[in-house]
Amino acid sequence: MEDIEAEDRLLDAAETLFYGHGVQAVGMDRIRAASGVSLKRLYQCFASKEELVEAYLRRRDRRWRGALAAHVAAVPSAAVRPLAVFDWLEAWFGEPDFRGCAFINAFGEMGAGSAAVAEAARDHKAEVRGYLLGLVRAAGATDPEPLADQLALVVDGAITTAAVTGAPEAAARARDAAAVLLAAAGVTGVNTEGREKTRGKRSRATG
Amino acid sequence: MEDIEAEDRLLDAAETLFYGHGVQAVGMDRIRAASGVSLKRLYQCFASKEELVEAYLRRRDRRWRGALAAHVAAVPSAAVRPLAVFDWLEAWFGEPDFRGCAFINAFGEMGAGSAAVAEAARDHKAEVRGYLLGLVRAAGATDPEPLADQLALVVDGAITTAAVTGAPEAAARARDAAAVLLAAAGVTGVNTEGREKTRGKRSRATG
DNA sequence: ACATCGGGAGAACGCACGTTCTCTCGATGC
DNA sequence: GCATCGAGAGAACGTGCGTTCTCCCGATGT
Repeated sequence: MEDIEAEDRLLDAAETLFYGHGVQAVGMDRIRAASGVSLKRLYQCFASKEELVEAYLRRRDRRWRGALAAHVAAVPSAAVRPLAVFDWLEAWFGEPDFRGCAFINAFGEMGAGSAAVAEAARDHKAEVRGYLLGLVRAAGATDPEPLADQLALVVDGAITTAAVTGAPEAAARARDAAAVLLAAAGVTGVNTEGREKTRGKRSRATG
Repeated sequence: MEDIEAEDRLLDAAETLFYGHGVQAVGMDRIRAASGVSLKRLYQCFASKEELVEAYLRRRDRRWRGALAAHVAAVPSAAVRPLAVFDWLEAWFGEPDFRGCAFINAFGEMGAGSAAVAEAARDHKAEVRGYLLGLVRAAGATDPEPLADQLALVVDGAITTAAVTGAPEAAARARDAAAVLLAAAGVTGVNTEGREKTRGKRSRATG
């Protein structure tokens, strides 16, 4: 049963270090030092670095989507819920250790070399798109499938732009774009200016 | 004068290898082997790997934007020229060695560790946004600045989505979104359906 | 013909990686 | 009290990195 505590500590260290410095730039010994777990036990929990990387990405996917969904679910109106996604993004972008999308970063670093990483990134994107699809469907969009695709594009664009430029305001630009796309898809009850509707108490994002 | 030929050969090899496999995954010896330039000369041309990486990114920025601009300039109507960007993207996404945005990939891999790489990525994004701004301004958009931001987001989203999913159709979804955003910004002469207007002879993208 | 120089090939160096192995020590069973 | 076991600490191993150094050869000037 201590095994699962060791696993948690390892994944915590892996997430901080891999996300903060890149996968290839962080060695197994650094994860041992940060987690306090012996190297022997590390290799008992995860047979190789690639296995640890995959576990890190899978857990991060669950936590990231969970935090996003928790924030969005707190918005009462289904019509504005899709826009609340971008408020959560803005809070995330403002966190000091924000460094872009963990999945895009890992994929860019090793996509060609690691099938497990490529699949984790693909799965994450598919899950996010599915989540957005549910939101726009509940918001009453006509033809929700292409709208979900469009919002997913805008979300990814906002994340990468915010990462490279270091400017969290990319979220606001993305929100504006999303409002236009939603209105064009027949989602009513959303006026482009009425941002304060989804502002206010903002649960802390999980990075 | 052979020096500039050696430099070109080195940058060609660097671009193929760094873009295809990631920066950290490619060693200097592999670039020497692929370029046919001796290691001594390599270090005469570029004093360190970081210098070579930066030169690779700077040259790629010029070539990438040049190829995009050449394709877009061939479109007669200023109003549809912004949409032609996405046709060029679609052709690029379909190339067999497409692996996403070189700048986002390099930034995700080393952004925290290399100021030169981070700056090259930031500069590239700024240049692209400036180019889009010129396009939407010429297309007659009201308030072109935020529209340029929005289109830049959509472009980045399309690139990363196409890279991770491997589906070039992300460009078509992005084009649809861009058409909606352009129409909302008062650019006339663009109907969302009329895609064939910018299709047709399509100059080969440069990767 | 011969000294001089530049450049190519690749060995060498110091380091860090992922992974495995060894040694030691403290807890447990009888 | 003593044998047994599991686990922690970290040394060891093989490899590959970025970078520098050595050696050798062919071209050139006189």
